[in-house]
Amino acid sequence: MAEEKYALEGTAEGKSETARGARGPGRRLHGAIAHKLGTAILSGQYAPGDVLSGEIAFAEELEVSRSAYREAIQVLTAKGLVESRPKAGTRVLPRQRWNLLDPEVLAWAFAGEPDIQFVRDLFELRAIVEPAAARLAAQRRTRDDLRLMKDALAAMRRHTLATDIGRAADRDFHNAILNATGNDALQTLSASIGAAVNWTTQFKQRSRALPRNPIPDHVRVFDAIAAGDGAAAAEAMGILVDLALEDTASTMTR
Amino acid sequence: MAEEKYALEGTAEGKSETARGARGPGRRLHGAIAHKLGTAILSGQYAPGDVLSGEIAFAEELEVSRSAYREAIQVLTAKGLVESRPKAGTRVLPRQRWNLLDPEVLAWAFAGEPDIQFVRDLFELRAIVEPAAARLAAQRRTRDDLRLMKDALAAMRRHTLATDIGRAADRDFHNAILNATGNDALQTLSASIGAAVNWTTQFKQRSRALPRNPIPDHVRVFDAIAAGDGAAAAEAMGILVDLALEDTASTMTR
DNA sequence: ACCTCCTTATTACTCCGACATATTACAGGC
DNA sequence: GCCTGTAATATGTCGGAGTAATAAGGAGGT
Repeated sequence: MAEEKYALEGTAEGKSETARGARGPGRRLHGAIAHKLGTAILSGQYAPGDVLSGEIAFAEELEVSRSAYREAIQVLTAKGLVESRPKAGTRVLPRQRWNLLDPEVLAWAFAGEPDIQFVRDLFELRAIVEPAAARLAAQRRTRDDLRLMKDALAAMRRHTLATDIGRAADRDFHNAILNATGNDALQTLSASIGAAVNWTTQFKQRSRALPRNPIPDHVRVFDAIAAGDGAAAAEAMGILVDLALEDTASTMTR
Repeated sequence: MAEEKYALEGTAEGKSETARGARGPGRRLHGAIAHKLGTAILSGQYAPGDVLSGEIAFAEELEVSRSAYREAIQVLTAKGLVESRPKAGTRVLPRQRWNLLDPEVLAWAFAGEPDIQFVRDLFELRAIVEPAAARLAAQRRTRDDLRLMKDALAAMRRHTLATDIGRAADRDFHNAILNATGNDALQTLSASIGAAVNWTTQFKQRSRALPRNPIPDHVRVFDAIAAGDGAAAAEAMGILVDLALEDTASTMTR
């Protein structure tokens, strides 16, 4: 969970301290390169329009083969971060073409110092989507959905949000609601956002104490969904996410 | 715009009628393969859990090199469609792991017969996001934003939605609103959905006449945003998307 | 006789570097 | 100014060496 950064700079182990020297077993080389380049782009190290040094040059620079580099570029291309054309080189695309909601891109964005404005945008989007999801969940939830929510709530009572388990329980609760909507597109979207939001929660944990007891607010959402009251569910969820938004905003701007 | 399918089956031109025979100039080979596999997966031709035939086997089957095949797989992996592990082969992941909101995945989903339920999910998500976007736009729009919307509206008056130009104008109008929100995440999301929605509009065009004159509804949205009235803008946009949803639902279920 | 654990062997992905090709940017000539 | 030629660069191809994970088999214990 510590997600120690892919060591691509080589920590002098093995026979030749190449770029792939410090690579673990399950790690794929091109994945590591994609991660390195992705974070570099997301952090603004490469600006849109910038051209990455030539294929061979780059591969030599990183001390990996062209194949590995090429496959990494394919990944970035698939996510809309770069575009490479013969003779012109591989250029960073304008920010609007990036798939900002791709889980991996999101992870890259939060690998370094996350951009405050972007975090705010994300929370704003969440504040739009989740209440609507709660409304739909209230209308469509099955008995199984309710049971899952109840379990997650119980787990939340046992652990605070300061612990990994507690955060996982919170995620489970929200995921259960998403599931109850029966909308695949909604689930995909919120899964991405939820993960990102959890990253920031983790950040927050380091700097200050928890704002308030989150249980009662969650219970209100649950009760409304259980009762099938869409409007009440949306409103209760709105309070929940608004609190998170305010709290995060105040934490990050200081 | 006709988006003629990548001819990967070879139409007997050139010296050897291989898989890449009928490939145009700008087309990348691995892109064509990714498209072929992507549409096959999205259309349900491969079910989650299915394993794609081995690397060498598949490459021979398609008559392309293993490198090209591998790069295509990287693209699919980046979009969460498949996962490949040594010895186990390349498996199709469960649907929940797919990046359904990726523009390319969306395009693949609509390449064949789009799944009705998925289309409905998409419209539902749009009905959630766009009114909220209209509300934000009303609060934050600049003079430039308004001008862009006005231009798009004028273009809509000159062309119906039955034409490509008319649909482009409609897209421009919605994009101008998205831009006015100043929320990058929101823009990325709606750009994807908007494109997909336009695909279905095109489908619809073939089967039946237009439902009603869309101009007045759009003008109402514009006026509310120009007046800075968030609540009115959200409500007007809600009417707009609800109409589209109902219309599409009735068209597709028949 | 059955179950568990460990060892082994196959299998498929992973990575590599060299070669061949195609496309494009750039410059020079018409 | 438009056009064409050339050079630079990314793309596509190939075969092989390396590696990791699964699955099968055998040894030991119950």
